[in-house]
Order: sequence, then structure tokens, then C-alpha cells
Amino acid sequence: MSYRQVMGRPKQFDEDTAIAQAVQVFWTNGYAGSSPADLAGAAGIGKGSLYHAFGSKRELFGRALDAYQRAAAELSEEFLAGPGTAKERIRAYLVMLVDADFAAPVRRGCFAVNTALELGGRDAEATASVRRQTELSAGLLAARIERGKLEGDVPASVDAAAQARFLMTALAGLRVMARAYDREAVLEVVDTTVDAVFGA
Amino acid sequence: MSYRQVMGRPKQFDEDTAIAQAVQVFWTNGYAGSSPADLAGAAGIGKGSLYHAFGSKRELFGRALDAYQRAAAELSEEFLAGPGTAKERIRAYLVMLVDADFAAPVRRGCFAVNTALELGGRDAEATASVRRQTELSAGLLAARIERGKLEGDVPASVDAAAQARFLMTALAGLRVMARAYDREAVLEVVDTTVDAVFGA
DNA sequence: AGTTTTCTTGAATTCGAGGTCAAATATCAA
DNA sequence: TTGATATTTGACCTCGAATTCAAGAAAACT
Repeated sequence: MSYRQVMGRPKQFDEDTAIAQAVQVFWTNGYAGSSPADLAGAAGIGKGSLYHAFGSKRELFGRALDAYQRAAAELSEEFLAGPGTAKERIRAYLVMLVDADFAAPVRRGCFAVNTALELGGRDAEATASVRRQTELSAGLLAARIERGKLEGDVPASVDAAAQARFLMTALAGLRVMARAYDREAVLEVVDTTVDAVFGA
Repeated sequence: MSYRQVMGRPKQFDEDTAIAQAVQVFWTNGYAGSSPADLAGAAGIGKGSLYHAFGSKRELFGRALDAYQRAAAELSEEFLAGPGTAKERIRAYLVMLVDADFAAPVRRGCFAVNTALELGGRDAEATASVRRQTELSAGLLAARIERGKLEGDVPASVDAAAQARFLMTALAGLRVMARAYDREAVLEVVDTTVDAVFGA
């Protein structure tokens, strides 16, 4: 961390802000669908500056995906920590994600899920990154279920790890459905999902 | 159906065969990732012939998606009709789909799910097509669950339609997971899913 | 002031995508 | 055989994507 530059013309834009803009562009249009011109335009800088700062489109994408996943993890941690039973919190979490998607001007699902489908299996680094994030999220869900066991609102017989992995899969499916269906239909499936895990 | 052409040079390739090749290309590389050169090459014809026969890349894609969905519907109908309880048949169906995916040289999930994510919300026709197919499949699953009720292997209290929609969502999720995870992990989730619907 | 270093920019470059076309080819009909 | 019709092909065209670069601008150092 260098707090002051030593020499040369100072940067006229903030890297993290530019990455945040890149997240929006990539999330909305996908990797292949986002051109350097789009990305530079969104960040309000020239293409040259973009390449100077980030090296390549692929590198910028990696940074954007990381930033998204960091923010997503923070959000889920925050959401799951709230008061109530495991079922309530997890249900609220899923509803929040679905609502966030439908609140956006364009339906774009989950950046990580989109990436898994666009690059999964072809781009090793992207695949590993998504997988890492999935595992992290599954861990958070499993921990919340375990907490439910301790607090008595989840039967001790439940396999927290298996249910957490299942929930991550269902969540991916919900993100896909949100691309083709309306809010009500998707929320109905959320209910079915949560009931399936915790009992009606 | 014209069995004989009336005049002019006869076609030197079969349209349906070309579409079948196009399914493979689009399925593997996505819509944007498939170039006219790729498609013509796979069909063993020149680009000109391809455009002459199908009009545009987009139209060929529509035909390919239709062909895929027709085949998929036929397969699921066939699979669900087999003997055994609803739980057994549906489980076998999901396992078959996962296995088919992992048997392919490259992981490519489900063509329809991929399309929902790549074009969903942007291409009205593709979105509608995927949605139509999803509804059809959900109908088949619901019918099989209802049959299970009649045959006594499914409790009468089960909401067949809701569970069918849920299964379709879970299936989409499984197809996503198959892009980033290995066979064993995905099959484990299949078990959790089926148990969630029909009880352990 | 002049030098050094870093950042900025749009023009230039290369490449492939998506699509069109004229000429060549193959069949039927008269 | 000539004509009409249908199909095939690769060359050709246009456009935008991804990247590089040379020139200029803004700071710090001496």
C-alpha cells in the first residue's frame, strides 16, 4: 500500500470505482458481450488508460468477478446473521436475492452463475473462482443451519452440509428461472424450496 | 412435404442433419460463440449454402433450439413412463441427464438452460421458446407425480404442480453446477433434491 | 528550467464475425 | 440443346472487437 505516489502524473480515476463500473457492465452483458469501449466508457476513461491500468479485458474481468464475490459474501453473511430461525433467515435471504434481481432495470441473474455458464469449463481461473465462492457461500449456509440446530429450530437429524449444497444448487436454478419467468412464479419456487429443506 | 423436386439443382445436404450439427455447435459454444464459419464447417457446406438454406444465424439457432427441445421432450417422456415409483423414475431421469452431461467430451450443461442465460430477457423469441419447453417438461413431471398418487407411492397431500416447478428449477441449478463441479458432487445433490421432494 | 516518471488519449492496427453476391453447377422441361 | 430454376461456393464487403502506440500532459526531483 503506497499512500503517496512518488513521481509522475497522478491517476485521474479510482481503480476500485472503475472495477465497480466494470462489474455492472460484465454482469449485464457477459464477458463476450462487453467491449473494451463499453468498459472504458462506463468508467469514463479512454481505452488506453483502461489497458494501462488493467492489462487486458480478461484481467479486468477477474478483478470484477472478485469484487462482486467479495460484496456478495459480505451481503449474505450480514443477512444470515439476523434474528429468527434458520428457515426464516434463509428464506428471507433467497427472497432478497430474487427481489434484487427483479428490482434491476434489466434481468441479469447472478454474475457468478452467469460466469459459470459462460466460461465454466473453458476458463480454468474463472471456473475455480466461481467454485471457491460457491463453497464459501455453502459454508455460510451450513453454519446457519448448524446454528439452527443449536437453537432448536432445526432437527438435529438434518445434514447441514448436504442441505447447504442443495440450497446453492437451487439458488443457481432460481437465478436461471429469473431470466425467463416473472417475480411471482420465482417466489413460489423459493417457498417450495425452503419448505423442502426445513419441512412445510 | 415434397418428395421430389420439380426443377433446379438438388440439395446436396440434408437440412435436418445440418440442424443436428448446428445443435452441437451452438450447445457447445453458445450463440455468440458460434460463427457462421463454424456452423457451415460442421455441416460440411459453404457459408453461402448455409445462408441460402436458413436465412440467418439467428434463424438457424431457432431451428436448432426447437430440434433440441423436441428431442429432449421425447427423451423425458420415454424415461418417465418406465416402471417403478414416481420417486424412482424421477431420480433415474435426473441421474440420466447428469450422466449424459459428464459423458460428453466437454461439459456443456443443457442447451435450453444455456440459452435462457445467454439470451433470456434479451431475445423475446428464445425466451418464449425456453419457457414453453420448461412448462412442457414441468407438465410431464407433474403428470408422473399425479400417477404416483394414483398408484399409491406418493402421498395425496403433495402439490404435484408446485413440486414439478421446483424440480425444473433444481434441474436448471444442477445443469449449472455440472459446469463447475465433478460428477460425484452433482449426483449427491440429485439425491438430496429427490429426497427433499419425496421424503428420505 | 530541464529531466524523469507516470498517466491519458484517440488514432492506427490486426483480425475475425456476419452477411452478400456473381459465377459456376446440376437438374427438369420443351 | 436450350432455357428455366435451384443450389453451391469462395471471394468480397463492412463493421466492430481487442489491443498497441506515439504523442502529449501533469506531477516530482535536481
